[in-house]
Amino acid sequence: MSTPARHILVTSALPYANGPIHLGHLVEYIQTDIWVRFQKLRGHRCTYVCADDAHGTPIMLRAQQEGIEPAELIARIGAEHQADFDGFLIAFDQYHSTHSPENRRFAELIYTRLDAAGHIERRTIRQSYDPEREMFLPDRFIKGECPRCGAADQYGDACEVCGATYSPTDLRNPRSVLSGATPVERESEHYFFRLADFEDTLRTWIAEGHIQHEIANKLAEWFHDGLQAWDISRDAPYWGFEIPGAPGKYFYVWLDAPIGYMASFKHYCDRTGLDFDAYWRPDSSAELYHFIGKDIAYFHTLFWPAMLHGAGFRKPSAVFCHGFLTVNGQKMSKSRGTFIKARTYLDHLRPEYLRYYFASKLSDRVDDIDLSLDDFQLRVNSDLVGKFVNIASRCAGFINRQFDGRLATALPDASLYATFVAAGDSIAEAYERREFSRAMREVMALADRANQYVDEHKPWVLAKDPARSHDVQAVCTQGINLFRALAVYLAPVLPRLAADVAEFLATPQPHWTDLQTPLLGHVIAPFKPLLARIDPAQVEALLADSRESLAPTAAVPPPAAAVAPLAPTVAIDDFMKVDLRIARIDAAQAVAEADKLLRLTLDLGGETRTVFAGIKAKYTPDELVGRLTVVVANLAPRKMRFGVSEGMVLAAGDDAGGIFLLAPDTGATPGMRVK
RNA sequence: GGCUAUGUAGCUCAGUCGGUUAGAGCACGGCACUCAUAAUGCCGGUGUCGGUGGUUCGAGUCCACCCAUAGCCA
Repeated sequence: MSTPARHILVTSALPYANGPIHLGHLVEYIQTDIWVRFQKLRGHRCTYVCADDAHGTPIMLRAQQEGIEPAELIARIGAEHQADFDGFLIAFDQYHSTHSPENRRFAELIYTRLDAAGHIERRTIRQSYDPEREMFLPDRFIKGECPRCGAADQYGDACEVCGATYSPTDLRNPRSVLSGATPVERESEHYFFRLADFEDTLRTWIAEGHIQHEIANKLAEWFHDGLQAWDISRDAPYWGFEIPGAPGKYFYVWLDAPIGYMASFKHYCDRTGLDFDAYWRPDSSAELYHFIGKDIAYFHTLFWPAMLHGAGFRKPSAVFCHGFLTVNGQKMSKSRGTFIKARTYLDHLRPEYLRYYFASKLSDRVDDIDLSLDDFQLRVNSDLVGKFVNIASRCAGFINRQFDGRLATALPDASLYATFVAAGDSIAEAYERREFSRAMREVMALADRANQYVDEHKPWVLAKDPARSHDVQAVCTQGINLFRALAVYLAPVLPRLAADVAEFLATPQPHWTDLQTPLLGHVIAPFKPLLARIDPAQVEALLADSRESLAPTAAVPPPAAAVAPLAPTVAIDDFMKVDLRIARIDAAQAVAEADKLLRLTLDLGGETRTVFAGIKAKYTPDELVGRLTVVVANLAPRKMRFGVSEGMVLAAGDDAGGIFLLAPDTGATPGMRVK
């Protein structure tokens, strides 16, 4: 490549350290990883950093709930995140944490510089306070009735029924989600970042084209409304970094989160000797790109560049926004089994299937993308196995069997090969612009062309004539070289497959520019299947598993819908009278004479029970067999027309209908007591 | 509610500056082939371009309104 190597720093948004990675997150990490791998394949100096976002109230509360220190919680979640990313072949150069010495240093540095320059103001505000838990309450931790439409059970920031936005103090009959207590108003001094000081800087930066036009439109609206100062402090108790010179005041998690990009990169520089300042000083010629979801555009296109500018650092070269993931055309849903965790996916399917599918749908735009599971199977099987891998598979046999694995010394159709090499420019341009779907379309069009070539020259016919043996070798050599080019073009998307191809070709992994020279007179390894087709049963199992892996969601505030009034308070002794046990459903059959009943045979850990359950409307016998659920084990047996019911299985539901059978978290076994 | 987007074949998506008869892949039907993981090749039908109205010689494309979906409103 004649162009000089670029110096590029790339980030993905930091996942929050209180929950697992799911397929929605992976759109971004896969998109970023493909782009980074592409840049590296082209010979540029590209560094990819990320970190866990490890501060804030939700993490503090969750740790309390689990009875552990926040540091312990974020260490555990951080390790899980990294294992998931590894599983999906996301190759960070550095994965760090916002709860790190580097991040504390940069957060303090940026803050003190902004403060010294007069961009921080202090103002006393009134805020809701939970008198029982003795802490200020974030908006999402207060619920009450909407001041406009009166809808019950709305969060403190907006009404999900009528869409009104307001402050928590406007709510009628507010209560703390944490304690149930009625919040009181309290005064507190808060620190604000004066965003409006940077309006001109931001307007100029946006006009320079660093962000997508859809986001620029959105920003225009925000400018129109006027830039308000941003509240960057939170009062103790808070899990985060204390603000220098302000005891009891902490940086709001969203202040130190993007700074985590710098912290992670700093850690990398300290480890490898790369020059941090060369990337971050205002006149840096290095490129800096942030990949984010459209929901956090606000933070990355206003606050973040303003903070950087005000603190004497460079601004991002670009912020790349992507849309959200839907599954089968709808929001991911736990009850439909489409809320799929990264780990659950990896238990059933190869990561590269999903990487390819996402690549085939991603563009440079902010549109949402849909994971249609039927389309996913058809497309991956057809494109990757039927078209791409097939080229190698159909040529390799001849080369291995008839020529001891040796390729011919010349290409019979050098101009076709040249076409494939030339197409690399257009494919590279598509990758560079994040038009991955276009890149995939172009690669697959070439794959069609390669299959046509083999079909036109019919090596299986030539092979019957010993005099034309040389032609068989030539045609298959051509085919394998076409395949090799496609493998390079797909390498950013399918890194493990690309490594397997290199092994098959018995060469080091080629770079983009290595394609100028075809592989000739070279001995390749015997062909082994490179990629299996997706079996529909695997997808079925994935969905079933996702349905089962419903974790208890005690930490999550209750849903917004109005709920029936609670029953009178009971003492713990009352509760303990009910003996709840884990049971496995060994058999299930519909009771023909009853509209609602299923006859279940339950294993309670050595003991077998027959229980009639009124869940026929919602569950078929087949989908129940093998499931774990919860049963009232000491309920008095009840004689029914169809037999004796020896217990009761537990399900959630309300007047509106719907039956949701309870399931324990993974690890529970039949007979365990629920308490 | 306001705003920003999106809506094109059964499915997933292209469609540049308004320009002839609206495209691709998959799925589907027929034929051929049997090297290849039942893969591949050739041929083929497929559309109220979300709706209504407007601008224009000409609208999938521009404008207005409406419907649906997603997000944002610190």
